[in-house]
Amino acid sequence: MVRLIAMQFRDRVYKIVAQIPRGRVVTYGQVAALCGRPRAARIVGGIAHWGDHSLPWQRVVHKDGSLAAGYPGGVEGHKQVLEAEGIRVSKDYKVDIERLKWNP
DNA sequence: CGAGTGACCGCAA
DNA sequence: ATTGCGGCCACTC
Repeated sequence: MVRLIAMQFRDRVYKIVAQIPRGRVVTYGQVAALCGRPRAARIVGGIAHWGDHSLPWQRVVHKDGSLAAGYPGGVEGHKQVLEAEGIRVSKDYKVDIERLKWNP
């Protein structure tokens, strides 16, 4: 069997983010917690920046529902992508995280 | 191999 | 409600 402990933290993050259903969002802390490191939320952001951009990072937002400032195009570009996913974004660049939060 | 760093989070004034 | 600061952990150079 495959030992997940052999996977780098980054690999787990990829797997989690890649499985986020369309129309749902998760927080960086959520992804970090799913990877076994509840306090590694910063790393998740780092992976998003240095890692594979092909993954749906647009579905990953802050815990308060605010969008990622470092997303390509800024919060504006992020907002556009989320709306394309069917997620309603407020004019203040925030999503109803409490309602759209994905729980595996 | 060492130090710096970040698409964060929580708490205090 | 907003603003500022520290802590945390893996990744990059």
